[in-house]
Amino acid sequence: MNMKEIAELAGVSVAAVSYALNGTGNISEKKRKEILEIVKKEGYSPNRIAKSLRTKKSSTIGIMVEDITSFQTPRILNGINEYAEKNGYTVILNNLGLLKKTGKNIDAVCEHRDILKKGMELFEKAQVDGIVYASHHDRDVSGLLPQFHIPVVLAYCYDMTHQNYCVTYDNTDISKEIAKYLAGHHHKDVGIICGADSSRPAQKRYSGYIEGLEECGIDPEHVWSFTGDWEFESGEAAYRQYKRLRVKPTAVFAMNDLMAVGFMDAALNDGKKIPEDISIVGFDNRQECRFTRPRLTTVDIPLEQMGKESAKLLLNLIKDGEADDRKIILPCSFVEKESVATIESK
Amino acid sequence: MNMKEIAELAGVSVAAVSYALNGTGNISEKKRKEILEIVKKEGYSPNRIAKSLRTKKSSTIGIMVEDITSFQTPRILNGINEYAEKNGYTVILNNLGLLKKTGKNIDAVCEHRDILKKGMELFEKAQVDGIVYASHHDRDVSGLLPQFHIPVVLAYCYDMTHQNYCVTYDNTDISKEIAKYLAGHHHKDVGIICGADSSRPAQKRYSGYIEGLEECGIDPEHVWSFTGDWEFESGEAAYRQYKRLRVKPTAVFAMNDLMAVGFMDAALNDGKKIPEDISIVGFDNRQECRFTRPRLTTVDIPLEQMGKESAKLLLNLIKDGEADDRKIILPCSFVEKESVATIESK
DNA sequence: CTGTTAGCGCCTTCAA
DNA sequence: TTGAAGGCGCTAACAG
Repeated sequence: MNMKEIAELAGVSVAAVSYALNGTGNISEKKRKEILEIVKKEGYSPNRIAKSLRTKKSSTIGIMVEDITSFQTPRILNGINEYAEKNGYTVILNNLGLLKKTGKNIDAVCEHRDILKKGMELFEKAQVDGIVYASHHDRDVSGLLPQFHIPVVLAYCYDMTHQNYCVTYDNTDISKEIAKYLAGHHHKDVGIICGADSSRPAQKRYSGYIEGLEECGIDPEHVWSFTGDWEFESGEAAYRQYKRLRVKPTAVFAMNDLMAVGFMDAALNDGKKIPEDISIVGFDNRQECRFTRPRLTTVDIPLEQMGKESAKLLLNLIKDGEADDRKIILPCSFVEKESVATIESK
Repeated sequence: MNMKEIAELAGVSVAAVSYALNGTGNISEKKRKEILEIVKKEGYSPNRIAKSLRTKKSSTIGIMVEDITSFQTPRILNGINEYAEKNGYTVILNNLGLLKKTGKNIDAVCEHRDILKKGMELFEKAQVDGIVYASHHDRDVSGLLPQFHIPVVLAYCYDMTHQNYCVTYDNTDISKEIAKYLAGHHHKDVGIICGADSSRPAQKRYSGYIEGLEECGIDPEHVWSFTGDWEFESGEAAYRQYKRLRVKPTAVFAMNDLMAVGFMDAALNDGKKIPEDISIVGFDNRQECRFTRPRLTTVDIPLEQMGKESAKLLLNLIKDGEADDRKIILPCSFVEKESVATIESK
């Protein structure tokens, strides 16, 4: 079934059908209704490919994910997909598979760039109208993406040069909230297990945490910092450092769940009780950490939301060529479980 | 840049360029090389949309996933995507989001069918050449999919009516292997926590397990069955049943990780030690269960493989209209961790 | 307000 | 072995 046949059935020209379908051109209300009636009856829908060829718009967006098996990706995808579909866009998926290809070495920029270029070429061939780039590690990706003639939105990462639009989440406020939560449970000596030094989110989580503690009257002298690199093992290592301390914090905020669990695991192996002996808070709300004992109190990143907002931003960009905000920042939410105890009177 | 321009640059007709590019028609080797040279130099690649319009082939496949946030989906997607891309196909993603929409009630067939129909229509409009349907729950989906004029391959589910091609995994052999593993660790009294009764995989895991035990000389009288429904809570419930037994199994095979962890959790809460007091084996190798204490011995389902094989099957189907096997069954692998102890002499 | 028509970029038949 | 030309289904400029 094509437009010509519909036109014949309706006794009008193909142009009329096109007008009716797209709401363009001039056409009498009566005819429009008649045509749409027939369209509906026949279950006709225009050939998207022909339309694309003609209009140079594919109504398709590409989602490039750094690694689909990474914990954030599915939820981000979910958000993007839902919004895009609701708005008549088809979603093409491209998985760079970075975890396997370059391992944890997220700074192998050159290698990344080659892989990425290939993916971009695929999108180019598919003639997508826009691209969402979803990272598996919140970091600066400027210099990674080639300059591109179609709109790109970054999700779960950012671009120091501010050349790209991006959608990310707030590290500072939630870290403050954690500090206040711990203080509210009467912890006076607290620790923090940091992510990689160079990481912006790590820096923000640090400063937010400290700020929150100060607001609660906890002196920076009563804050112990442990170095870490986001990995499980560095959580274990932090526990070994912790153990050597003479004055020990009663609660530790690990900048991500993996380190939190590493710390917990080491503590439990050492015969400590959590949260009685030491309280711990994570960050990420990873599925992987769902069944720890005790259940880990942590932070949920608004991943679906980020997906949705990036799709929204991208669609606006496609339509208008520009958007108000270059950067959208969404709030995280605190997930209270069982790994923090209240300190009784001293 | 289009074919006409390339033709002009090469001093030939557009037809010649098309022949050269596609290896069709008759053209002298010399000309072919010359043309390809120019194509390469100019970085030209044919317009896929125009090509699709003309050939009625979109070189695109649709992947419909029941829920992208389900634990199996990303790995399956990964496998499909990789294979499809390698073979010049673009992948369109459609997420039904069943977990949210219909919850755990996987038998709300009618509702599913409506959601599914919408997704199929999207694929139809996008004119995909074929579809992979990836379930989030291994079950019979016959009656769910509408009859379709384009090839469909089912992944991680099956079709009792054998009308559809499907790619799945082997439950029986691996369950036998588990039985033998437990017997090899000198367990003489063992248990099994079952999945939903109506489930085929549950039945197979059961029979495989029993068969394996028998082969090791363990009498069915020494096998305790606990009912379950795949959920965490039914694992806990199984522990309560277990506790009431006078003669107790020393090892339990839970048909999935969730129930295994539920059982473990209840046992640990009850002051039992795992694996010293009771050994446990799960099934699924879910990320969610990665950090239990002790680490859970379980079964890994070949998800990437299933993705890859379903894509492969689909592409063959697209090319030839049919394939040798209606059903591909892949082996699972045993993942040994820490939740099974060896029984010392009696 | 309505209809005719020229392409979008490509493939493929057919004639040379 | 080569090239001219028609047409896939649609949109939009233009003529009526």
